[in-house]
Amino acid sequence: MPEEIPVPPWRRPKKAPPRMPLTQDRIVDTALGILDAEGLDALSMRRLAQELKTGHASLYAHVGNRDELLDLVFDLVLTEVEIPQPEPGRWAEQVKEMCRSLRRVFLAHRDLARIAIDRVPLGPNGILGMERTLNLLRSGGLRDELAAYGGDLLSTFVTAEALEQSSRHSGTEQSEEQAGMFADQLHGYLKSLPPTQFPNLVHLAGPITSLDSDRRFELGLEIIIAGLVAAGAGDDADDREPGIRTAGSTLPGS
Amino acid sequence: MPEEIPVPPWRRPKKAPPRMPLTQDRIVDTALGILDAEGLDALSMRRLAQELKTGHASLYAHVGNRDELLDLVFDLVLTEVEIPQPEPGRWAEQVKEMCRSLRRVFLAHRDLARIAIDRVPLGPNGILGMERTLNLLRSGGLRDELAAYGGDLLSTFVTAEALEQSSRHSGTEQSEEQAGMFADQLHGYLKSLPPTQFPNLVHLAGPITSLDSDRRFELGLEIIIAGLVAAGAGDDADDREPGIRTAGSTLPGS
DNA sequence: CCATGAAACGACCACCGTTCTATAGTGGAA
DNA sequence: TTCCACTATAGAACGGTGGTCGTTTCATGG
Repeated sequence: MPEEIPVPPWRRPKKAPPRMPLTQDRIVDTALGILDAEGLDALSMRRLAQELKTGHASLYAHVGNRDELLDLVFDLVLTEVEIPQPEPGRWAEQVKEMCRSLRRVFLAHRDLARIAIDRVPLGPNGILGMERTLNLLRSGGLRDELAAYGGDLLSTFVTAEALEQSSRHSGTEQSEEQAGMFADQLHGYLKSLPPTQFPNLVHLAGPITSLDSDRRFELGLEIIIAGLVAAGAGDDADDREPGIRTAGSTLPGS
Repeated sequence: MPEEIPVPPWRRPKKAPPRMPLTQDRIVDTALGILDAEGLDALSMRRLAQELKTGHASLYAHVGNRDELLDLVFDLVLTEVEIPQPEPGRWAEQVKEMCRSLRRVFLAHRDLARIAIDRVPLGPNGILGMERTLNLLRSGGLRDELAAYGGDLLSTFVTAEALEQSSRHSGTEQSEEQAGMFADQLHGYLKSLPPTQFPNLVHLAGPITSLDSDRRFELGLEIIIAGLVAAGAGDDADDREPGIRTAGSTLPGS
């Protein structure tokens, strides 16, 4: 937060009015600051007004309501995600890069995933992001339907994964340590289950709990993109390549 | 599973007129009834206590806090999802069936997806579901890591998709009509964007808005499963175990 | 028949988002 | 320069929320 404590009263009347007018931008910026520092639950209209040194009722002249404020915060933050310009032949890796960038943004702003999870990004930056995402996917040769849905699926995946990661070490405490503790506890619990009743959980206790967030993310990314490629290549109508269908997945249409 | 899907919460408390003691089961049942009838936001401790004809403070003798109550409600509802026993060669279709069943459960209980999205299902029914899901995935020959993460990915996908669908027609109003209205509005908006700046959005306005929830779901399912197959087939894998243990089929009692 | 201990309750606490209304402060017109 | 209209502001109030605490109720065991 910018500190403006040393007030120069001699310059007051002319240049900078000590009364910094309440602005939507200022409100949204400050809201993002509180979000980063204290989390979503702390981001109340009252707390926000206090930060802006005003009354909480004044905010409603600029933002409508809290939900709309969160819309604005979300859209503001979407500025930070980098979407590469398509390069032929590299689209899959570029999609991954975009998803990684989106994930970085999610992890950089506390509780942002909680805000995003039930929100359709229709703000200006969200729309722009969608446009560029679709551009990337279509450059990969995906059918229209697959490109349209693929963008949704990928962003949902990134959001959900970020939500999971951030909710794991949910408290205000250190992240890594707490996540490790939780994984260890869970591992012990799974191992302690009756093996006759839960053979798979006991057997997979290791893989289930040892996957750190980064590995989970890369794995999921790989799965979804491979699925997009396979679906785009093998699906009905205008198949451009002979089916990639692997054994056991003789999918009987719909 | 006992058929009590149309939960009549209003009659429940009257079952035993003289004095029905407050019980965790009764609380959770009633909570589920309120959830179905009025949604998550209406499910406050006070509203719940009122339904049970008691004071809200009394609930805390049985459930700890609201979040724990939601854990219990979630786990209770998990009873309803059907997970098939593995049949050789049909695993992919069976995984789909399981996901569809899970989705049906989500859509049958208002706002359940909102409860599930940031919750790890570690209750007894959740654990059981994980076990049987892993059983199914491993029967498909997936590597341990892929099976372990695939279960997570699939359940996250189902939850997120249900959340999206239920949040689209969010209000208390009719579902289909409102969803259609929204799609039409969005379609018009996308079509009205400047084509030079948003060529892909304009071009894909149709596919983006015409995908109904069922199609979205089936498409996503297909993508993820194809991705799992592709990732499992393409990666170097030596750990393919011949033995497939099925819990419950040969259980020697407990 | 009474004592006891757990269950239930009512009063509180510290908040929340939102609306209403009175006012303070400003830009522009006279 | 004066004054007016207008709007941004903020205080009070409303109807909620989850959670805690000290007290009361009451069925049951002695």
